[in-house]
Amino acid sequence: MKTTRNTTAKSAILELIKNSEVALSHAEIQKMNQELCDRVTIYRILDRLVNEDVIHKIATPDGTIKYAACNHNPHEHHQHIHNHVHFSCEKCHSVTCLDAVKPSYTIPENYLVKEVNFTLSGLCPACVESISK
Amino acid sequence: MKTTRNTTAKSAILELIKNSEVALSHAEIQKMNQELCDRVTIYRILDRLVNEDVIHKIATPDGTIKYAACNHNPHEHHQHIHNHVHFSCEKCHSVTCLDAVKPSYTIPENYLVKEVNFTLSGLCPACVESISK
DNA sequence: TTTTAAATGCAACCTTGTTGCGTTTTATTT
DNA sequence: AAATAAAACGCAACAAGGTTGCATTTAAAA
Repeated sequence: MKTTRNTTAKSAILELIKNSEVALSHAEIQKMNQELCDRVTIYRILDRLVNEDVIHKIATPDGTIKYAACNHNPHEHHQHIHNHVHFSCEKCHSVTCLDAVKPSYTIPENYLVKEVNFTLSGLCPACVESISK
Repeated sequence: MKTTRNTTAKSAILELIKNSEVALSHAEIQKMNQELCDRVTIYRILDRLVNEDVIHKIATPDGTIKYAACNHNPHEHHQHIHNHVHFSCEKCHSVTCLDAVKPSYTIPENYLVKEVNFTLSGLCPACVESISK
């Protein structure tokens, strides 16, 4: 089995993502990181963190890829379907994990469902505030 | 108000999308279209069709943008929330609208929800078939 | 038929993501 | 502590996806 190593850049990027309220894109991480490592290295680190299941990948409604720390419930450790609910703000483009919202749905026949991606979009609380003034 | 015109290229592209079982990406439309019009024109036509609310845009879990014809229910003509449920196959990369699946969820507080994007992914019926053999 | 603004083609450009390769670094083994 | 092997890195080059400006063409209203 391929081993994976902890490097300065990897730890720094993971901290950034963990400490962020919202999901971050490659471009955002790059800006927050300027001198730490190369653009290409960020791509490779993000891929590794996703494979290690430490962070997860989210596609926003406009196709931008963002990353957020996984919030695994220790009691459902071996659950097979990732059930991510996100909110994507169309004004400030922030993406937040909504752990409180639990969708229910009927599984379509003949399909094999492996992942569920549920994204609500509109205005986040901060943007609702700023508009109503 | 800005008027919009019906051109040969626009009609052809709309027909392609309407006649397709699955949602189509810009690249796919371009291939099916070869000589009809320029790459850039396809982008502009897709934007117009989306603005006119004739087709809708879907981001697959890997961030690819696809387009499908809108299937408006005439009885809920003025509904404000678009409720799109899609299935994205991780093997053949097809994206299908699942009109039969109706998710339910609780609206998160303080957020203004304008759109709902619910994408299931895994294997589509055809790919489930081909694998089990 | 004339007119005018929308739509198009083309060239140039930017952003985002990928690949190959030689060098550096981590962490295991001696 | 030194040697070692593979993982991680930087850099350059490339490819795909998407945008912009501008001169030309075309749809449709006057």
